[in-house]
This record gives sequence, structure tokens and C-alpha cells, in this order.
Amino acid sequence: VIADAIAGFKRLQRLPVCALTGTDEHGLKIERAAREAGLTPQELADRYAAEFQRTWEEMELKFDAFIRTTEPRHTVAVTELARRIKEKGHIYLGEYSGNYCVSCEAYAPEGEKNCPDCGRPTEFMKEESYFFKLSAFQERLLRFYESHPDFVLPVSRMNEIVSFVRSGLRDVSISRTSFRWGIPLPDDPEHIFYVWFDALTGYLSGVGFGTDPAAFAERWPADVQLIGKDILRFHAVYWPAFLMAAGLEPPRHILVNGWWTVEGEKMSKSRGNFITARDLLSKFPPDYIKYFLLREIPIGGDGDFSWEAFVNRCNSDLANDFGNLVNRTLKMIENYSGGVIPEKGDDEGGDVELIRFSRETVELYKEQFDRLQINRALETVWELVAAVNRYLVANEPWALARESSKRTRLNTVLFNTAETIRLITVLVSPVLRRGARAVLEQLGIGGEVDRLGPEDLKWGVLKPGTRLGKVDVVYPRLDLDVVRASDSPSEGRSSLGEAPTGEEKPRIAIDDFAKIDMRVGRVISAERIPKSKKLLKLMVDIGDEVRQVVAGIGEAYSPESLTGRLVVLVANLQPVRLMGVESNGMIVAATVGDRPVLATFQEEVPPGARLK
RNA sequence: CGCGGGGUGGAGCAGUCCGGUAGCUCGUUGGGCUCAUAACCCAAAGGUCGGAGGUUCAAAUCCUCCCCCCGCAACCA
Repeated sequence: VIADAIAGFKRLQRLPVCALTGTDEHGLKIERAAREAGLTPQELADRYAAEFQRTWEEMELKFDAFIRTTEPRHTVAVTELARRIKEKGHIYLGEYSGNYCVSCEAYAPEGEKNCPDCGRPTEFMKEESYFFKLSAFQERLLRFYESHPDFVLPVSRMNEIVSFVRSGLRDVSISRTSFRWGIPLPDDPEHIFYVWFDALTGYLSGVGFGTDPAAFAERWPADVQLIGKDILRFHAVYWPAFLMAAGLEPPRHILVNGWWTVEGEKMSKSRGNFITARDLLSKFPPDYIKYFLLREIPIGGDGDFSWEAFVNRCNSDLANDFGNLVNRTLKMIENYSGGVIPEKGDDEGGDVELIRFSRETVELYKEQFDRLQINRALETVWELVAAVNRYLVANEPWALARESSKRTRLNTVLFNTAETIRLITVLVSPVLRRGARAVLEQLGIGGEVDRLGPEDLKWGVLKPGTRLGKVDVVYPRLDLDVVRASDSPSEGRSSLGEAPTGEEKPRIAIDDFAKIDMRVGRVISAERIPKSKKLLKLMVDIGDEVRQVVAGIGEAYSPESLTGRLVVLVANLQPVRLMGVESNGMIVAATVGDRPVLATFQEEVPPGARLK
């Protein structure tokens, strides 16, 4: 949405624009998801790509280029980029080692003893891998940052990156042999390019690198690449280093955006509170959604989506201020001027003031948009909207209409109002495509938003005598109660959170189950482990002995509520130290949302009894 | 002492670097207008600026200590 708004703003000024987006379709996750869905990876990727494209279309986002990493031209680009880097001697064959989860076939992040996906213990593994000599680029990167202090925006993110690079860089692995779904290295096809190397190159392949040198020369380097804060390091460190190594220019800016929360909470599957673009599109026209997203938070920060805030913002700004202004004005032109834009007379003080303010608004808007302060730019436009509403009240055209001697004055006021509305509409057209189209049509000047240009950003373009189109409400008000009633971000899911639709585990033999020693235990004592958020140290009586176990249930249960309680304990797990405390077993609990709920018995059971 | 962000009228925020009438949007209340989408315009009410101490003629702003909230990280055997 941000990229589209920026692109639209540049197009409005008739500047050359190439807005590129795409999908990253290689890697283990797709390979696995496809297998589970009974599809080939390509089929699955096709589905995703179609889904994304449809969403953009419905959102009325206009991209000039779209790259899928499974396209042949992308393979060409990746291969070529790697060739150039290798030619300069920045790639070497080494050994990658780390904690590997066999069942997921993936390495856990450094320091993780357990797989972040399935929670199973990982094994230390080594494999051959090609490495990129990132360590050799530390100084060059730091010099680059110094000479381009606004490379990463906002600056706080730039600082974060500088201090990260200062603390030292290690070479990064760029190939894997543990999966096949990807682009093989040309010189050693056993190796597949690791997803980051592959995906980042999409910025190049999408504009013709290796396939269309003329287009590439024209379009690279990118002026701005938009990312979320979770992938900052790849874009601000690895990416410019890859490019430098290949003798290419880094992008001019990396614009880092924050995350959205919903009603103050993180969006997550387990909370069942995530809202997709499609959820919103099924309820609201794209203008409302885009306006809220762009107006509500400054780029770079985190934002919170709440239905109340959404409805308030849209009603207040789109329906009440702007939409209603358009409607009241055009209705007056219909009633007092026969539905035709009138010829204006001489301007008075208030008129001159309005025109001056309009021009200032255009300048300020451009300035703020250029600084990527889109929320500010919109705010600026709405100050003009308010000024026009005030202008109407000050001049009371409805009163002028009652006296035939005030005819000329009335025409002047109506013209000035209509013209300022036209200007406002042009200003918001990069964001509010649908509304802009509607307003321009109602003004009788055609709704071709894509044809707008810099000449439309001047005051005084509207031609007297223009016949209005059909006047209708542009932005209907939303009703919070209705929205709430149909609000179902978690529609189809239990209010307790998503049921474990998750991965089916493979069938096992009874013997496998018999390996697990589960017993009834009674909690004798429970206390919090210092400095930990959810760990409790429990002493559990399991009949013949008292076990010390550590359980991650401290957020859902207080220590006091646990003493005396019957629990189910897995007694033959390997001991482990958690936050320095030894644990000799595991308390069995269901996971509901992200809360544990302890398993227990309705009838009295003696501690030590075995479960099977 | 893990890293970071934050606590300002009912809600969400700005102001804090560079001390000096506490501002914005929404909401509330009263009024105006009647062209308009219960919309628009005007006005008012409403704040111990998390707490305590200190510096200063003067502190939301500077210093010290404390409390609380939210992310991330470490842990959910």
C-alpha cells in the first residue's frame, strides 16, 4: 500500500516510475507445505502468486512489474549475480554447522537447542556449503553507511544496523544441500542457493538484470526498497554487500516499516486474531482500508488496528469531512446552478485566502510526500478540506441563493468550492483511487485517474459550463455496531483459538508409545524461577519419589494454585537445565491459544499410578 | 541490573534534545446553520504531564531514586 501510494504520487508528477513487487517461492518451507498439500511446489507457488495478485487488484494497487522467483529470468539473474561475485573471489566452499532438526530438515537459529517449528530437539550437524565473504565487507559497508546516512530510514534503524556491523560480521552461507526446491549453483548443482540469496536477487531480476540490460540500466539502482522491520538485516547488510561484491550499486534507500497489532495485541495464529487484506476487502472498499493504513501511523512505526479506530477515522475523515463536503457542494450546484459549474465573479478576501491556502497545501503536500511522510501529507490535505467547509459556512451559499441580487456572489462561492474540491481530489488520487474516480466523474470531468498530471495540481483548472455527472454519496458512513457484528477476524475458528489443525504427526507403533513413562503426580510445592517469565519450579510426588520439574506454565497458573494438585508427568525424559534449574520430567498440558491447560483427573488417583 | 520502547484531560498521540502561557485528533456538553452522509461551523468543560526528591526566579522538559505497562531476547522437556 505504501509502495503504491509513493508510485502513484510520482506518476501524478509524470516522473518515470517502476513499482516492483513479487513473491519468493523457493525453499524448504514451500517444498514441505506442497508435499503436505499433495501438490508440486510449483503448483503451490502458483496458487499463492495468484492469490497475491488478486488481492492487489482488489485493493486497486498498481504495480509496473511483478517477479516470481520461479521464473526463468530470475534463475538467469541469480546465476549471473553469483557468477560475478565468485569471479571477484568472494565465494568459497566451506562447511556449515549448526543445530539441525531432522524431522523439519532445517537448522534452528543459533543457540536454539530445540527446533523453533516443531519443538523437537535438534542435532549438531555439518554440511558443505558455499559462503559469501561478508566479513571482508565490514569496512566498505561502514564507509557506505557513513556517506549515506539516510540509506536506512528511519534513522533509528540505521543506527541499529551500524552498530550491528561494527560488532563484527561473519561470512554467510549462501547454499544448502538439504533441500532441492530452488536454483542450483551452476558449478555445483548439488547445492541450491539459500533462500535469502535467491529472494533478494528478485529486486534485480524484476527489472531485467541479466535478461534486459537496457531496462536494467534505466531502472537500477532502486530509489527505495520497502521492507518490514523483521528483515532489516538482510536488506541493510547482506544485500548491499552482495551488490558491492558484484560491482553493482546498492539501492538508494531502505524504508523500514513496523508491524501492526490488532486491538493492542500481536497478530498470531494461536490468538486467532489476524486480519488479512481479504478480510477487510470483503467488508470495505479499498479506499477506506488504504486511507486508514496510510493515515493512522507514520511510516517506520508500529501501528494498531482496532475496529473502533478504523470506523472513527473513516467516518470522520472520509465520510464527514471530505465525502460530505463533495456531496453538499454538488447538491448546491445542482439546486442553485442547474447542475452546471457556474462562471465566477470577482474574488473577495475570503476567496483569495482560500485560493492561496490551496496552493500552499499543494506545496506542503508534495514536500511531505517526498519525505515519505504520507500520514502528514494526508493530514495537510485534510486541513484544506476543513478550510473549505469553513469557507462554505462563512459564505452561506444557501442564503445567497435566496436573494437573486446575490447571484454573482453565489456563483463565485460555488465555483471556488468546486475547484478546490477538484484539487483536493487530485491530491488524494494516488491513495484514494476509487473515490477520486467517483468525485471527478460527479464533477463532470471524467474519472480517468491515470491521466492526471502536474497540470491538474494547479488551482483554477475547472471549466465553467461543465455539466455535473450523477451526484451520489462517495463515502458512506460506517456503523461501528454493524462492523463489529460482522467482525470476524477469527471467523470459522473457535473463540478459544485455533484448534490444532496443525501438522498431523506420523503414525507410531504401540511400542513407541510404551517408551513413554507417564505417571500421576501430586504437586507438593511450586515456586517461580527468578527472572523468568513463565517458568515454575515444581516438586512433584510420583509415588516412589519426589521429582523436581520445571514447567512453563507460570503465566497461566500461580504457584499457590498448584500445590496439592494432581498432574500428569512424563517421568522418563532426559533431564535438562532451564534457567539454571534442573528439570526431571514434563507436566502434560493442552495448548489452547498460547496458554497451557493442565491435564488432570476427575476422580481421585494415587500419585505414582501409571498412564497408558 | 539482558536489550529496547513507553507512562501527558475519557481514548489515541504531539511537546521532552535547546527549561518560561500544556497542544492536536476523536469523544463529551452547549450553541449556530439547514446546502449536506444525525453531516458542517462556533464555543466550553475536562490534565496533580506515573511517583518522590533535587537543581532553578521558573521543570512535562535537566539530575537522582522508585513504581507500572508493552515489545524483543532468555527460558515453555
